[in-house]
Amino acid sequence: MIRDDVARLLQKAIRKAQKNGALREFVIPAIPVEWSKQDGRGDLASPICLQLASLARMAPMRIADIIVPLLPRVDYLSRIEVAHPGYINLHLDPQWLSGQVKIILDAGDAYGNVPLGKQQKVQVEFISANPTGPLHIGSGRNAVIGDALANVLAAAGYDVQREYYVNDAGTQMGLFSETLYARYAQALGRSEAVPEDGYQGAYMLELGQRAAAEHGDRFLTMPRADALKGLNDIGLSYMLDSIRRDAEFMGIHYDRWFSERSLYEDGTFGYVMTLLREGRHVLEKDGAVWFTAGGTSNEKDEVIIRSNGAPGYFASDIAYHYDKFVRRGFDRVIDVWGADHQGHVPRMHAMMKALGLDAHRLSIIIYQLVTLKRSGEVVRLSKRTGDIVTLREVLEDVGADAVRYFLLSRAAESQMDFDLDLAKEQSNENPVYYIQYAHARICSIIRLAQEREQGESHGNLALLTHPMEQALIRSMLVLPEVIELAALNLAPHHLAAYAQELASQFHSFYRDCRVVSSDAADQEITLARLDLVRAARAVLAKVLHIMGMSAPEQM
RNA sequence: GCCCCUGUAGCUCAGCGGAUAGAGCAACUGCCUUCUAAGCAGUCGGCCAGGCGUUCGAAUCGCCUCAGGGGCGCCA
Repeated sequence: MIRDDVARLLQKAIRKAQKNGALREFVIPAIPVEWSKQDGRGDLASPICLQLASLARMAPMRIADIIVPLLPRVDYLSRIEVAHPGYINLHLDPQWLSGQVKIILDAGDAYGNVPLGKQQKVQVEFISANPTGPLHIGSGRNAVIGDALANVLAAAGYDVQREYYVNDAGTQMGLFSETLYARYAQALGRSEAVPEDGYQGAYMLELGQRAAAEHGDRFLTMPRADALKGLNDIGLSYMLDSIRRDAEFMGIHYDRWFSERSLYEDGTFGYVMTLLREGRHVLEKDGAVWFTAGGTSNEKDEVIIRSNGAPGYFASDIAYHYDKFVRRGFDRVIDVWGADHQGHVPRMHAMMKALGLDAHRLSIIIYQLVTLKRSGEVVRLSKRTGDIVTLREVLEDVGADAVRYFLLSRAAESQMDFDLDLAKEQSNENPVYYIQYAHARICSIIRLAQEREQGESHGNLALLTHPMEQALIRSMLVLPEVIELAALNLAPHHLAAYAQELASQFHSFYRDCRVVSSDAADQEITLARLDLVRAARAVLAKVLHIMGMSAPEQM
């Protein structure tokens, strides 16, 4: 990455200055190098001398004047200057810059990848909504954050696995089956009440009718407990199908759907309980079994097994993460959770320590809730009351690409409003289309060139000296930095901003630079620009794909 | 009461220690006989919630206040 190269260069120069006594000895801090935001300040800039002033006990301008002459000569820099009050501004060599087009083209789809993860095994677990109702917009946010992050990490050199944790055990699932039983019985003409705290949504009526249509009345002629068990499995498969379809609608494919129930059936939970007992991390109190970080009771203790004998969700989580880290050997695990689970995070890290695992290997991304609005008015969501706008409805209304872009473009920790009417209204004036349009335009250029049988050979890239050409290449060089930034901070929203920026550079270039020319005198530049545009297409497609969006060839 | 997240342009949000704070939408001006005008160029719009601190330098870090959201279940 060019920024890192420049930072290394500066570091060398500082060290050299220290060695020859021009600067006093001090530990050199990390060297910041940024892309210049303003014209006339070069391409890259570093404020390092401002930072060194106190360490070197010298004015920033003087430090800069010492360092700059000591910078090794490199092919990628054409000019370096010092600017008040001590910035070092660096100009990239135009020939080097245009030569990057070939590097991008040669790298192809791998361009932008970064060797950060060193093929470490990382699991991203996301959505994992209770299979007791359809997905809503919040799950949508979870989905795009998780999926895009998985893509980012793959591009950053991790060996990534995507997983959905199916909460098919526990109280909520029990209520779900009870509700389904009631709706099923009702569908067959028997009056049966939905439990008080059951699921009131209309979708449960449909599930009941569907179960009745597909399985007849056989569950009414068996003991209730058996019927509940049978209907539980049927309801679960209906809901998982629905969730899987929604995910696929957004282009999300899981490597594994992990059953919570399996942790109890295969003995994992029992084994982990033994470990916790041996490690003195459990305590019996009030007829329940509690997790306690140090073995003695305090008010932050958490129930593992309830006094009625049933394990709680935390019990499953411990066993589940034991399975992830110890059994399956993931180096890192990333869980994506809504803000309503935020209080659970400290316990998870305490659990990691109790299992003897490094808590840093578990990252939990907490995203703030999405407020769904309809022409400015808040739409409250609750699976329980059934007042729900499903993710599916939103996807069908607004389109998967737009939903993905919108939900992805904001940082996880910022709350966001999703106005259905606005999203639909804007869907023609959307950044989504702006970015995809850039890609489609490029494809159109390339199609034209093919029709005219131009651009089969490569051009002379040295001709790419127009400011817009250079600016476009500069933007393309940022991709690896963005991937690294997003991977390091587990913050895929940076991709959205980058995609917008890159598309903008392309559109400006498009206005100023004609690519396919029929004038014989333009043949050389046409070939070079076709290379440029092909590189831009690859970069644009790469970002779009990492974000999980399509890169249309025409619009 | 305690804990977490957030307060940046009319709206939705980027920026999160560096030089004149950005984008989209909204409003207004221009630009299609040439590769898609779902585009481009420009104008308008900001005491970066408020206060105090740290720093050569703060939208960015710390503390306090105010405002919004979330949490503080033997639910997940």
